Formats: sequence, C-alpha cells, structure tokens
Amino acid sequence: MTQETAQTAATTQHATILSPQTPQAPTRIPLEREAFGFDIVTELPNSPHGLGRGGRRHGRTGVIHTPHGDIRTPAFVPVATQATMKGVLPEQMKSLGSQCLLANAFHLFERPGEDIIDAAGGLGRFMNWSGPTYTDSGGFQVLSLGAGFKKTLAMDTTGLKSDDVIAKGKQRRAFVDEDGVTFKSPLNGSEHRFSAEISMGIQHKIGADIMFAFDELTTLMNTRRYQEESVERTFRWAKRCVAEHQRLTAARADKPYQALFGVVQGANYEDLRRLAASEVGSLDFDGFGIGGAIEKKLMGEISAWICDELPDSKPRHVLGIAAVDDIFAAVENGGDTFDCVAPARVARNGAIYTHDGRWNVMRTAYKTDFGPLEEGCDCYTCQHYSRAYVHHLLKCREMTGSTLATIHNERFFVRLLDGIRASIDNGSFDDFRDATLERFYRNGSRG
RNA sequence: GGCGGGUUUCCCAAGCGGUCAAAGGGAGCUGACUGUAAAUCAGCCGCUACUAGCUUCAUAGGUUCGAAUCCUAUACCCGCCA
Repeated sequence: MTQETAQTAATTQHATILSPQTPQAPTRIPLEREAFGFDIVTELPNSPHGLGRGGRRHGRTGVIHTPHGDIRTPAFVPVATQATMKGVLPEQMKSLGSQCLLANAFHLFERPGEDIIDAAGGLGRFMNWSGPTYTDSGGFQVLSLGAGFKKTLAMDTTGLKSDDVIAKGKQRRAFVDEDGVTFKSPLNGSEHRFSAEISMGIQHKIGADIMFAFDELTTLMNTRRYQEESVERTFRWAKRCVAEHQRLTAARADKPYQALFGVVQGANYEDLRRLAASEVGSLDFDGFGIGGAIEKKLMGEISAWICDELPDSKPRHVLGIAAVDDIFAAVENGGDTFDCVAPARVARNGAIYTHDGRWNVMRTAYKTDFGPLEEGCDCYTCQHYSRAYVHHLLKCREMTGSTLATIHNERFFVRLLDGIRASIDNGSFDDFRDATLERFYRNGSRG
C-alpha cells in the first residue's frame, strides 16, 4: 500500500467513525393526541393491610404510551436535568434499559434557552434520545432556590428547626407570590419570572412527551397554615396550566402531543393530600405527579391517600424518590413511575447500589478488590471493570469513574423495577418486596 | 574558598518571644447525598488514660519566667561570586 492510499483509507475510516449518523435536520413527525395513553396490565389484589380506604391497594403494572414509545410501569425515570445524563451517553442509558429520561425546564430555560431546543426539533432530538422524555416544570426550584438548598428535603425532621432549613433574606433565591415565582439565577444572579403560563410555554417549546404542571414545593418545616395556602395556590396554578396547555396544544397542531401531569401537594397531612388529589384529579390532566417533601415513614400512606382520590385510569408519577423502601411503598400504593437524581449523583460520589445494600467504593477496602461492583450484576461496568479500577478512577476524579459507577447504579434501578413488574404480574409482589428489603437493609444500609 | 538564603506535623506552605499541637492548600480517612445551585458537601487528619496531659517545628547546646520564633555549633539543600 502506498503512503497515499494508506492515507486515503485512513481518512475514509476516520470519517466513518466520526459520522456514522449525521445529526438530522430538525423536522417533526405529526402525531395524534391519541398517541398518549395508559393501559393497566395487572393490579395488586386488595388486602386488609392496604393503606387506602377499605384496605385497598392501588399497585399495578401498566404501559404508558407516548409519541416516542411506550413505558412499561412501574418504571424508574433517570434524571437528565441539563438534557444529559451526567457522564453517560444516551446510547448507554438505552442499552442499560432505561425507558425514559427527565429534564428540567428551569435549567434548560436558563441554558440554552427553550427556543434553541425548539429549533433543534425538541428535547429528544436535541440530546439524541429517541425514547420518551419528561420535563419538570421548575417547581422543584421553588423549594431548592427558595428555602435554601441544604437539608430542605430532610425526610427526618427530628431535631431540625426551621432556621436550619429555610434560608432568609439575601440567601433566598426564590420568592413566591399569588401569580408565580421570581427566581434569582444561581448562574449569574439575574432575575427570572416563572408562572403557570411561562412554565407551560417553556415546556411546550422543549417538547418533552410528559410535562408537569407548575407547582409550589414546600418544606416539611413550613406551618400547617402555609401548607394549606400552598395547596390552594398550587391548585389555582394547576387550572391555569391546563388552560394554557390546551391553548398551546391547539396552537401547534404540527407537534407531537405532549401530555401534562398535575402535581399533588399537601405535605404530611392526610386531609390536605386528599383535598389536593381530589381537586387536581378533577382537572383535565393526562396523569399526576405526587410531589413535596415526604417524611420517609409516610411514603406508603401518602401515596395511598392520594391514589384513593385520583382516577385509576391515569398514570401517577412520584417525584424525586429512589430509596429502595420508598419505591416499594410507592409502587404498592399506586405509584407508576419515579424519578430521582440519587443513582447518578451518589454514583459520582462513590456510592454503589447493590442488592445487599449501598456501600462506598472509595473506601480503602476496595483499593485492591478486583471483583465487580456487584457480584452477579449484568451491567456494562460489572461485566468489564473491577471495584479496584472504579475506586482508582473516582479517587483520581477521572470522569470515567463517574460514568462507570452511574451506569451500574442506573442499571440497578432498571433491574429493581424489572423485578417489581414481574412480581406484580406473577402474583409474588409481597414476597419479592419482603425478600428484597430484608436483603438490602440487612446490614443497616442507607438508600 | 567567599557571601547570602533555607531546613515547620505525609507533601506544599504560613508562622518570626507567650493567645502554637502550630493558619491555608493538597493528599489520606470516614460519612452524607431523594422532581440536580451537587464531578458536591460535612467531619477527622502528632500521641494518649482526650472538658486534660504528653511529645513535636533539621540536630546539639544556650539565652529567657516562657522559644517553631533569639544566640552558637554541626549536618544537609539552594543561589550568586571565585
């Protein structure tokens, strides 16, 4: 081979590797509203131990249909806030079994701006994720930027005072009023305004398959009186979200239908949760979100109260949970989907989920451990890399370490939810739950 | 050979008579992370019988009520001049 032909061959191969698939021109595929729907496959039998009215349980398997594909439920939705899973390519997320991803309207509004995502052909095309997508409304930032971002979700409020949790004065970066919320950007301090209409406008441009109504997320430290006001305010915002959503849907018939989920708040109060659920549940939403900081031991009860009031025919998403026992409690009492940053964030900080609990691979003990992160795990990381290697990468703060750990943790939740679905369908849910929880928490593991 | 600068707890580096077991970093150890202000954050980081005591600031002497800090000698290290 001459030098010249060798060079040509190399160039050709290079081009092939770099662009096996060039980004496609932004075009939209028209889809009917009917592209969104929910079918229930199997329901858990009612039991005297059920937490709902009359010992009722709400747990079920099902399928959510979206314009970008189906989601078999119960399902875990990994969080890709900035239109990316931190450290993991969409192709990897797909191959590890993630069915869908959730991004954040507030972050994408700040950067790159919803118009750019719209011009790119929508969130999925922008980030090269062909499956279903969700966006959060920015409601979570009402709390994280408003109350102060530490301890705000503290599930165990024992010994905490409101001063420990709720930011004051200049530290506060979000201010709620009847019409909406004023945010001070964490990026540059500039002020932005979010309201039901603004959030809907942004989320419609981002173009996720499932959107959330703009809600107010309170902390467990707020007073009962404030929680009451907040639930009513969130309900008024919900009605405005539905109206604006319908207007925008009619105005852009060329786009795939985007479903809208209303969010149920009410903190730890049964009457408020039931009130919020029946109010929000009466509106023309495609599904519902169960939101708010929830005291850990009340996960099941709260889900049951809400699902008692919500229509059974629509899917319910429990926002922001990933503790293994929380997921079981939520599934058993009616949750269909769940999202959480935890598997990814915790992975970046070295914590590895296994069926025998969560442990930290950065500990010295794993420096020379050449076994997989979890014995018997079928994830890409466990198939190819050792604890010692992941330990080394994370210690060196090499980004590949985050990638490998995140792949494992996300796969853990895919497998967990696969197991949950199978156990509901074959009638062994209670046994599966008991065995899984006993094993996971046997050694006092968190998570 | 001459002159000058330096040697601080694992590493880098403050300290320049008492408030110093000795600032900051880094490394190390442990923990936390729940709709991502998070590749972040917190605690520990000389020894012990730890609301106190003990042994440390190159080594050995000395001055002083008191020294990592001042003096002398020694050993290394780094400059510049020969």
